[in-house]
Amino acid sequence: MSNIAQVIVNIPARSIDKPFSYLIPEQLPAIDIGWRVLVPFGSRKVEGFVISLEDEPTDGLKSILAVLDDYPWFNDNMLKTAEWLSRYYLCSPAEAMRLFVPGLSGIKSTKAYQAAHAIDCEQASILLAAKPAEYRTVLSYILDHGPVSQADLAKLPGSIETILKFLLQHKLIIHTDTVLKRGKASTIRLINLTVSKESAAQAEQALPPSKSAQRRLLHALIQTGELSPTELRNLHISADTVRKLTSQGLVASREVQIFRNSYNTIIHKVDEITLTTAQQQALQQIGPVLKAGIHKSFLIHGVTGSGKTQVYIKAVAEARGLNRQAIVLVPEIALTSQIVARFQAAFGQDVVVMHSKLSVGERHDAWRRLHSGQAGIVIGARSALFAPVDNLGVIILDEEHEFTYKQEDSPRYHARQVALFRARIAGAAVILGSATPSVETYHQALSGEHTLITMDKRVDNVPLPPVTVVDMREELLKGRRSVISPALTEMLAEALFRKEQAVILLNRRGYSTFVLCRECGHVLKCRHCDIALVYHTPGHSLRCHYCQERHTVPDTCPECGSRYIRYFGAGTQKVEEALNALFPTAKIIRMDQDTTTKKMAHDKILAAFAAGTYDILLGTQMVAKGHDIPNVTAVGIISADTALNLPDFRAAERTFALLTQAAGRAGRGNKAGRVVMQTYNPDHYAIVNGGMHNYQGFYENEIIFRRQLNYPPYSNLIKITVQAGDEIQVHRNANQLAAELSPVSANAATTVIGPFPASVAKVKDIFRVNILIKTKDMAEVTGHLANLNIACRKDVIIDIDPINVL
DNA sequence: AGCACGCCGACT
DNA sequence: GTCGGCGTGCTC
Repeated sequence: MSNIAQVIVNIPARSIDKPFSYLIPEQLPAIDIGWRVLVPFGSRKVEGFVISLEDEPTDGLKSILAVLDDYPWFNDNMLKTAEWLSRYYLCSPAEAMRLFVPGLSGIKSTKAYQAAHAIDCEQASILLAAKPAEYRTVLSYILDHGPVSQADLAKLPGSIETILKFLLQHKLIIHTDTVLKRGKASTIRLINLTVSKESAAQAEQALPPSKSAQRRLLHALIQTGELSPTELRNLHISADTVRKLTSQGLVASREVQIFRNSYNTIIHKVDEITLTTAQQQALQQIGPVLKAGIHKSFLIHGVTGSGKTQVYIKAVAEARGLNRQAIVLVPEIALTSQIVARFQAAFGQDVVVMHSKLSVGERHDAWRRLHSGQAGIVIGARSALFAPVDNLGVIILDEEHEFTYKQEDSPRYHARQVALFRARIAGAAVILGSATPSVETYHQALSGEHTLITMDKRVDNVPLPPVTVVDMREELLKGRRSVISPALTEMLAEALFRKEQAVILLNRRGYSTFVLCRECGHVLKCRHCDIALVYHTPGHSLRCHYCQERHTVPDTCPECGSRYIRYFGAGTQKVEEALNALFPTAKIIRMDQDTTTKKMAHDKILAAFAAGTYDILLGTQMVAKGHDIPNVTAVGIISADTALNLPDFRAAERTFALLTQAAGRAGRGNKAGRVVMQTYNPDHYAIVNGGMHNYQGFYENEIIFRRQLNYPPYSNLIKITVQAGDEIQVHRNANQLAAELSPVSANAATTVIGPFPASVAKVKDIFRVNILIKTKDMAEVTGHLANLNIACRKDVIIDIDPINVL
């Protein structure tokens, strides 16, 4: 019989990357693979995950202390996914497994201090005689009060840490460790009748009028059958009243688990929508795969407004009909409330929404609803991938090209990759959807890895809006220096005249993008980061967009002392000012990071705009996503090339996607839309094709460039970043690391580039140097990297399939 | 991550 | 001589 468990301890240290063996005590026979347990680890008690069982007897093993749940937390699919994740992304097994545990650790440990059992008071006074009085105060406090927490002791004078350490060392006190389970389920008591309604009515009659509360309670119970604590409160019935009737044997209560639900969106009624031919054709391909229960992936390339969401809903309905579960991923829950609302309208309580703003308790509830099968659909950002679904039928990635699908801290996974893996081992379908698929995904679809489904018409054949490209170089030659060109002004004026709405995109927040001394050319930079400061109008301050520090605007240039300091470049605040000057009566709302800091502020701004409270919505890329407002007929893009000039191989892809998404906001209802795009690079293929809604044209240009420079999809990338607080040190460390990588570059399929300073060489006083690996043999390189043991180094970040090479 | 063990400077 | 600084190294 297996009585030894291999346990991954949940400790966020990358150096602990192996399982530890523990004895399974006889009184805990249920322990099996996938269970969460409490184990002794060093001098502490920590949460652990059982990953396998063994029966080889080994000496010196500690025993598992307890189980944390009454069911296995991980199923086979989840364990395999975690194992793959840790191997592919070079993270520790604990890091990978923690993704599946909402709210980080499932346990909370509280330390308490109490007097040692065999305390010798005489010896104690001798020991403490030489010590300051505080030592004696602390000891007598502990003697008087029994077990006390450190928080309590902290109120006492003196440096408590040192005193406690001394007392522990001399065995005058001991400390205990109480481990509590977190995320307890919430329950409420429902009050009901224990007798028939008739006898209850008789009892009510029999009560004297003075006992009005009891009469009211009986009356209400006869009416409704069962009452919740909230309803009792509304009826002004106290717990005492309930107790009285309980003792008379008339009422009783039962405890039921409740689920916290902060996502109280108004659920709109479902209109039965007639599917378009394209939607039907898409479902004809997906349906049989779901029925057969085999893994297959689809790429739905559908123009903005082609009705992809309806296909997702029907596919999920199909999976649910087969009693299989669904995971629906959206790039950012705050920007995609419309799709969430549509799923809730279609599936009601079968949908669980997971997002980062959920509290630990809400997260647990969501988890339990899925795990217990009370809900079968989870919709959320990338973390929803790790939901406990038993019988996975389909995973949907809406807007699959979005970079938010890549997690930017360890484990640096890409949701698309994980989705494909999880679905493959579960025999489930994956549906990737986008109007502008990532170059990698589209390339895979063309080579047959995904089934390509094209939806190139908008629902009801609404035409895509015509795009006017304004060459800002020519504007400048004509002496027009305003950030808003005449073409854009004219379009806005017309839309406002017709009482239609406009969306304006400018991918830069703040007022001006840099501050320059016209005397010596000095650009004001952040003290802690190697980046230009941005001028913000509110508070008349300079802000660093990397470390958020505010600097005051200097009167004179810190380099040459000149007073000739000027602001250059335009941010959203400056455009807002310009729009106010051009259209004084128009109501303008700005949406960027500065105006959306509050919880759900996106939603509120978008809702107000959709309701017609504002005429113009101005903002950064968040205005280009998700919403579908019929009255928006004009879209203006202030500077189409903001992202184009970044030194990154995905700059063109990013630009094309943003332009296409933004342009797609116009004319989604029955009114024709228009787009004006201002640019300094009107001939660039990302902008030319963005203006023509021509994905194919863009792709054909881009793929040539990718092939020439051996970038993805023709290779896989690994970015290694070395960090240090000292500039010389960081280069020394990076060069040394590059030398260690020589066995990696020995393979002809692999090239190592760098070290070279990161595009922003210093952030928050930390210098960063990158090494880039391009390879056609990912497994070999990651194998080497694992052997070199650099993944656990604190000053090194390994990013597998990085989203940028900056 | 914690916590122990361990080897060198400033004090009663 | 002791206290205590935080540099390695281990945790079944």
